[in-house]
Amino acid sequence: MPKATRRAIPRKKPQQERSQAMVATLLEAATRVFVKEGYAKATTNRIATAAGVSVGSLYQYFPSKDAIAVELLRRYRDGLVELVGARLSTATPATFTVVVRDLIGELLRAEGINPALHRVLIEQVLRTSARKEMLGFEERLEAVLADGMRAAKIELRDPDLSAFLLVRVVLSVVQSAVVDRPKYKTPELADELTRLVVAYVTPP
Amino acid sequence: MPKATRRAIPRKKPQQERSQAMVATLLEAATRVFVKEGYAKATTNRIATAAGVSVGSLYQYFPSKDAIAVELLRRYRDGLVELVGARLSTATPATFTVVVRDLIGELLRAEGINPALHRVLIEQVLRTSARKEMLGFEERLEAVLADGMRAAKIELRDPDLSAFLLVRVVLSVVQSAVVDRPKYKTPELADELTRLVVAYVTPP
Amino acid sequence: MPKATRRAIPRKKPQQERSQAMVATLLEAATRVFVKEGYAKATTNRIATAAGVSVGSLYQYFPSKDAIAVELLRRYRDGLVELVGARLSTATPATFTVVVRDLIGELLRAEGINPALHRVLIEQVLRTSARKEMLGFEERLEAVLADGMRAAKIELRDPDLSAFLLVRVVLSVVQSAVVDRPKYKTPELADELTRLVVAYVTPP
Amino acid sequence: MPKATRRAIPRKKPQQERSQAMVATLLEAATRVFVKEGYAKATTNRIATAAGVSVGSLYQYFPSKDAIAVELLRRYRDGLVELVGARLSTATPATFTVVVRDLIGELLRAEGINPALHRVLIEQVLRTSARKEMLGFEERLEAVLADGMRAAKIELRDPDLSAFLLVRVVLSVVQSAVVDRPKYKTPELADELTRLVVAYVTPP
DNA sequence: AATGAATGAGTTTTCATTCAT
DNA sequence: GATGAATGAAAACTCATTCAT
Repeated sequence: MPKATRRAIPRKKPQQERSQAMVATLLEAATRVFVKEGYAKATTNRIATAAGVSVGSLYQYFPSKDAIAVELLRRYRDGLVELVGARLSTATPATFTVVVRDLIGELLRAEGINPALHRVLIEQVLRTSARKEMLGFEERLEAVLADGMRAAKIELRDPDLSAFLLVRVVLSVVQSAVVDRPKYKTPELADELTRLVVAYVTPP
Repeated sequence: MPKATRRAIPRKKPQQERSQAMVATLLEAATRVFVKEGYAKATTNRIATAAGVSVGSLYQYFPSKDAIAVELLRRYRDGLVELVGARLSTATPATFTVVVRDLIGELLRAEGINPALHRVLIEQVLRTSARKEMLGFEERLEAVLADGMRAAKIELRDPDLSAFLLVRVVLSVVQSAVVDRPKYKTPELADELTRLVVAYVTPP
Repeated sequence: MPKATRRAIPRKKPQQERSQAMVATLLEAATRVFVKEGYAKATTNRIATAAGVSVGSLYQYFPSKDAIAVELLRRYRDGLVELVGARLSTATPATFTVVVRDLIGELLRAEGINPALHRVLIEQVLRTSARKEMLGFEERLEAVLADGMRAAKIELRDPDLSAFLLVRVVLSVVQSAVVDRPKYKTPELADELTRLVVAYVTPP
Repeated sequence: MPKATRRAIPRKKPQQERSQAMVATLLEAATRVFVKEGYAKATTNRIATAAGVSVGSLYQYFPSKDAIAVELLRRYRDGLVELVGARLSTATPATFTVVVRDLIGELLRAEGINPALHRVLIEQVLRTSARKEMLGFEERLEAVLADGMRAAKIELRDPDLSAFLLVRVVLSVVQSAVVDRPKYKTPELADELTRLVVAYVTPP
């Protein structure tokens, strides 16, 4: 693991069909290897092999192992913000509970996002060049959430603090549920988590 | 990551004063380095240097890099279970809220308990050695929590599921607060988190 | 051959006996490998092996292959300037010719310097971070030479230009003689080169 | 330096117009890159890019990186022998000095003749392929020079040794002047170098 | 028991060369 | 012919671990 700092941003914007496919293949393989081996034990050669390509090709698209992590995280982050934004934007006072429940259900089913991957990577990337870029992520999520709650006429004494809390609460539970404990059935867990959220935001 | 790791359990139980001090020094240094660099980028030399000793000395007390992580995790786990158990065991229906608030406050101020560090380590260590040892940890915490709630006459439809939820909820918020966002003042955050917990466990 | 620029200056000032020996061993091995294989074909592993040590040790003392070349060149340069300075400082009008002859003889016998090595390295290092440091070398040689000629009461219309010329002339002939053509007997070549120099600096 | 080199002689004699142009373009680009980066750091991709073509095209005309160096060296060698031979063949005892001065001037201004480049390449190429081909080069130059001096009725005690000396002397000064020190004006340098040569070959 | 130089297997990374398009 | 993505052998470099002092 060389010491010298290297680029952690993608080497080039893939624009051709083939490139897109290559990047996708590599990211999928990297996801598998990162989740299976952990970041430290995942080697570029292993990732390339898992993707069925040569290391050289990997380096054609990513300048370093960290760059792969950064890209993966970027996609995760964007997917999550988009999903949460889309669902909450439809919330009204009347539908808030059901919207939250559906959103949580979707998150637990890991549709479009991969909490396991996220958990492996976040610590690495947080110490990386891409730190700053990533930093805005939770804020964006909180903003999206605060918007949704406002639209649903949820009244809170400190909406920002509550958004901060809720983002963590939901993500961590989703993460734990998906990664560590497949023992809890999704619907029950979604119900219970929804209950927790609703109890918090709707004073008795 | 050169050379495969061998033993991941401490080479010996240090009993002498000096040994104890050495181990403590090394663990503190390791904590700093792991948090600052991430597990993958933390080298044994860097840890030794941070502790002000030679690598050789490090290996006198820990048979491998992973063993350091394991020991750190072990202490974290034991400390946390003990703290939570001690506090909750005093809870009565009348004091539950205040006990929870105090516990959360303590966690937020805790020194030996560094969720950020342990999040990093768990990813690495859970995949290798010590997996088994660590595995029961969350269950123990949940059990301790469930006991506490039962003592406080908290009624829940699925106490286990609720314990699972609450453990995650509290730890993740504590972690985020400590690591990412020192912007929220501890007391306010503790209050709000307590409110969330209480709202969930005490139906209106 | 990695692209990223790395340090080309020695990683640390060797001060211990052992370190000194290690550095010396490595530089000698590097000299052999560079001369035998050429710069491009000389690998750090080959150099380490030739030195009878591990690659790791090589990198303990030199941060990169280029750094070895730079150090080698630095030593060559210093040795040469010192030798030329020492010899010429003794020159008087009466002894100039014999001093020059002796100096040339010494250079041809490669005592303390290694023109073959120099030839391999100069082109590489000239394109390196150490460029600037190395740049003063010829100037220093020229200055030393100009001093010597002045002491010997040599009269020239443009002493700087002549020093420039003479430095190149002598070094290139020495280099070619040592490296390419061991066919010319040293004494005859020294005589002839001396004749060339003397004919140039002492107008008829 | 990945992958061993194979052929080092041109894949084919380019006879079409287009091919000729392509070869010329590539050699010019290679010259620039070799001079700027050094042989070891010059990659085939960089050369191709500098030539404004793809790597594939490069390999259409040269079977290997070394083959480019060889071809460059071949052209250098042939051009130099031809130039020196042509100029010196016209020398008579009366015109020798002026012919030498003109030749030196031409070398200093020469474009296709780039001693700096060839110094880089010779180190690499002389150790690998083409060694044999290149070996006769200096001898040919020396022979051409000896012929010229004979025609000019220059009397020397060891004409071969003198030719050896003079070839090195002139080429090294030309090289240094072109590469390292653009500070010396061409005419003055040519004059002074001529003076050196003439002083040597024409005893007082 | 402490030290830190030495080791070398294991990584990351490069780049000459090929070949499908 | 031209292209440039893909290849993978080989290079550079790192770092967990050992062991002589």
